[in-house]
Amino acid sequence: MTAKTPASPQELPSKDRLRLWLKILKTVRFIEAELRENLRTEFQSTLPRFDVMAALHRYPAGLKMGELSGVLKVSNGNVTGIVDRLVDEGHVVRESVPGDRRAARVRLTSRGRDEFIVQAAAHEAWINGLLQAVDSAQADEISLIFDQILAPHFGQNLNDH
Amino acid sequence: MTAKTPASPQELPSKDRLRLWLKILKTVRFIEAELRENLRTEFQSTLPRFDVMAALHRYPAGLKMGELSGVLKVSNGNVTGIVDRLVDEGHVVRESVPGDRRAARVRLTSRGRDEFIVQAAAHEAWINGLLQAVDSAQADEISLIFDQILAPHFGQNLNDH
DNA sequence: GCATAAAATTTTAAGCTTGAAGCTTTTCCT
DNA sequence: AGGAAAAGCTTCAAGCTTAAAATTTTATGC
Repeated sequence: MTAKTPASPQELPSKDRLRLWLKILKTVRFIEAELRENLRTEFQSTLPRFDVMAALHRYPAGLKMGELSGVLKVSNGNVTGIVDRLVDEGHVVRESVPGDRRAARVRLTSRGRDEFIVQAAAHEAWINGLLQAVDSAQADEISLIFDQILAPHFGQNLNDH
Repeated sequence: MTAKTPASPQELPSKDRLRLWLKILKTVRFIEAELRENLRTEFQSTLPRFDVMAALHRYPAGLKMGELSGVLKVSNGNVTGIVDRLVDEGHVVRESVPGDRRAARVRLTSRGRDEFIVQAAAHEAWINGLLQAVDSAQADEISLIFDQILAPHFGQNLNDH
């Protein structure tokens, strides 16, 4: 078979970036698996439900379904299903929107808010433990680099979430 | 309500780590969405199928189902479904294992290998473009930090994937 | 040789996710 | 005023994912 030619200068960054991506994926999958397991065993809940509750906790007046879809960056159909289950659990309510019978506004119930506060504290502690090897300077550095990754695609509202 | 006390020194790293985690998630979700869209429109395929083909490409002699599950860090049931579809497409075959009728060994077909080589080149180019803002030094740095995140949980075989 | 434990994979139930279609309602334009 | 376009959400089909159960087969121990 053909001999390997020495890597040209522009070849290296491409392979580096691919290796970086695979490392990021491995790390994220590991952390998500830990969070999923903890949420399931300690709260009988799931990551997507936690994410929805987190988003609604940031907006006490609630969000419309389309807004929730936009904040979470998931499809409308997905949001419908997750909200259905949170409503079944009593953690969330759908309310009608005056003047627009198409729309629905989704809000945490007081029971949902109480539950989320407990889950959020645990979640933060889990993340703190899992990322214990990272100090604040490193966290800032990685965050800035990831901002640079996102910048060409997200314009001004980088910190929006 | 109670007044906010100034953040204690040990509070800061916890919030920093949580913010870092959210930033990592946002970045990964964005990149995965781009890759998914590209694979769907250009190759009529999906990320999980690509991942399976990538794993099998690294092991030309093939992998058993359980081994594939271990390499990809997903459940056995998930692997069964994805392999079913790759078999339907003709990119992968299941072969019997001499001496063990329970087991099956999964291998890329030559057509699968040819297809994967094309998809892999495109995938690397997409990653290279999406992570263009990251240079090799930064990639190495992030990778080392993520290794530190994984180290307590993975022991020696950090580079195995 | 036989009973039990373990292994390998598939199947199952439940949840999540996308992208598109469907339905209803509102807005826009003439 | 009325029709067309757009909006808001749900439903649908297909794929992915987990965790556990089920089934078949192999290994182990006596």
